[in-house]
Amino acid sequence: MASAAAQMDVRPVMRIVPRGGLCDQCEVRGTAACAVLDDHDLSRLEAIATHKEYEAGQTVFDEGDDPRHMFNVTSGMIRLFKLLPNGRRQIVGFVFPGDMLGLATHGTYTCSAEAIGSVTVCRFPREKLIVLLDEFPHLQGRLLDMAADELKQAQDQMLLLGRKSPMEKVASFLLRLRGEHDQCNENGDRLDLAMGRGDIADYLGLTIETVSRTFTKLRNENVIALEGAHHVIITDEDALEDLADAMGD
Amino acid sequence: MASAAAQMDVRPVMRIVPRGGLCDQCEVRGTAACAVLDDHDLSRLEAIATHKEYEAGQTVFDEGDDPRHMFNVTSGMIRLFKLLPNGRRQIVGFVFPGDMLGLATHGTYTCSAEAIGSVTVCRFPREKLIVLLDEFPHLQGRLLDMAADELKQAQDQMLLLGRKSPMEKVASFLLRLRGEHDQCNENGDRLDLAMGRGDIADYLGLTIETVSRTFTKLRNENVIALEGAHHVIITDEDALEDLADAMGD
DNA sequence: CGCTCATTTGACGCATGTCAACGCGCGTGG
DNA sequence: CCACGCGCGTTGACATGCGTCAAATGAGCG
Repeated sequence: MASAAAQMDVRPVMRIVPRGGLCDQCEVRGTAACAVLDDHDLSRLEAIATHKEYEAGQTVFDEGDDPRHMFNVTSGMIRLFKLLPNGRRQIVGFVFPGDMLGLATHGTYTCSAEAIGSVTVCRFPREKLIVLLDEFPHLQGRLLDMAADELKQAQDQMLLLGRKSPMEKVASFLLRLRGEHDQCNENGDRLDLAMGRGDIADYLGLTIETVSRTFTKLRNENVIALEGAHHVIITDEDALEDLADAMGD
Repeated sequence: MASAAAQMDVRPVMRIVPRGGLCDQCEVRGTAACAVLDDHDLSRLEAIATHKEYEAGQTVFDEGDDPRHMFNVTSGMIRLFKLLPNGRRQIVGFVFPGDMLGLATHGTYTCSAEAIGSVTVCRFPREKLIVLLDEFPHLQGRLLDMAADELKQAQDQMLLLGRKSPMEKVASFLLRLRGEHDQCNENGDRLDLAMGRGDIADYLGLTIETVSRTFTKLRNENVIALEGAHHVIITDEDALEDLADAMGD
C-alpha cells in the first residue's frame, strides 16, 4: 500500500532501492528532512540510522550535553525546555512527528528534551552525519532552510511572550497547533493536545491557572469546545483569529 | 600559501590580493563571517559587495520584504523587531558591528530592521551570494553554525521573556551587553548603550517606566553607576550576576 | 540660552500570579 | 465490578507587581 501514493503533486514518494530498508515505510517519509533525498542518498542515510523509543517523561538529552545524535521524530511529541536555577521552566518548542531535532546545534545542546508521551525516533550519529553532509551539499542547504524556519518560529514566540496578553497567547497557540495539525493528525477542527496544562503554561509564559481560566473563558464564549482537557474543537475560527492579535484595546 | 601569517593560532589576518580592495581594511575583518575566508575567496566576495549607510531611525528592510540582500554591519547598530496590529513592538534582536544580517532567511524577511544610530553596512546581493555558496562549501557550514548561534540566543531570550522578573531581565541584559562589548567597544566595565529605554523595554518585554525604575534601583543599590542615560558602569558584577537569575525568589 | 524630546518619578488600579480547596478521570487493586 | 487514591485540571479568594496615566526633571542640540 505504500506505493499508490504517487499521485500527490507536492512530494512524490519515490521507490526506495530494494534493500528491505525502513525509510520507505517511514510514516514521516514525505515530510521529514529526508524528503529531499533521492533513493540512493536515502539508502546511505539509512545505513547510519538507528531507532529508539522513549516513554512518557523520559529524557532524550539534557542542556549542555555533548550532541552525539541528531533525531528525526517518527511518532509522538517532544518538549524542548530550559530551566532557571530556582526551578522555573520555559518550554522553547515542541517537536512534532517528522521534525528534525538537534540539527542546528553548535557546541552543546542548548536546551533539554523530554518525551511528552511515547515517542519513537530515528537517530543519526552526529559525526557520521557530518561526513555525509559533505557529500550531499543540497542537504546542507536544506538544513540551513530548516534552521531559518526554526528561527522564524522563535521570533514569533518572542513576540508572543513579550507582547501578547494571556488570551492572545492561548488563541495564537491553538491556531498554531491547528496549522501543524494538517501534517500530523486528526480531521475537522478537532485538535488533540498531547501536552498538559503545565506544558502549555511553560510554553506561553503563564501559570497553569491562567491557562485553565483562559480555556474556560474561550469555552464560555463559544469559541472552542472542550472534550476532556486534551481535546479542543475550534467552533468559531474567526473569533479565535481576532483574539490572537487583538487590534484594539 | 597566500601569506606567511600562519603563526597566529586563531585567526591570522592575511594580506589581501593587491587590488585596492576594501575588505582588508574593514574594521570587522577579524570577527565577521568573512573571517573564515582566505584571500582568494574574499576577493570573490568583495567583488559582489556594495556599501551603504543609514542614518538614525532609517529602515533597512521591512518584515515581509523579499530578501534581496544579506548584510554585514561594519559600524553602528541595528534593531530587529516585529509589530502587532495595534502598534505593540517586540525587538527580537540587536545587530552589532561584525554581525551578519539576513543570512538565515527562508522566504521573506521575518522581521523589520532599523538603524539605531548611524550605520554602515557591507551588502551582498542574495542571488550572487547563493552562487558563491556553492563554490565555498565551508562558508555554508559556517552559516549553519551562525544560524545555530542565533537560535541559541533566541532560546535564551524566550527564557528571559517568559520566566524572568523585570530585575532579572535588566540584569541579564546588561551582562549580555558586557559580553558583546569585548568585541565591539570601550574598556573597563563601562558600557555604552546605543539604544534608548524604549528599545530596551521592547526587547525585554517591559514598559519604559519599568526599565527606568529598574535602572534606578540598581543604581541605588550600588550595583551600577549611570553617567547619563546611555552609559552604564558595572560596579558590582557579582551582585549583578546574582540578580540575573536569582536562585531563591 | 532655550527648546524639545527622552528619561525619571509619582500615584493609582487592574490583571495576573499566588495560595488553597475542590472535582474529575483514570488506573489500580481488592 | 466497584472502591479507592492519586494526579491533573478547574475554580475561587486574595494580594501585589507591573502597567497606565500624568507630571516633573534632565540632557542634548541648535
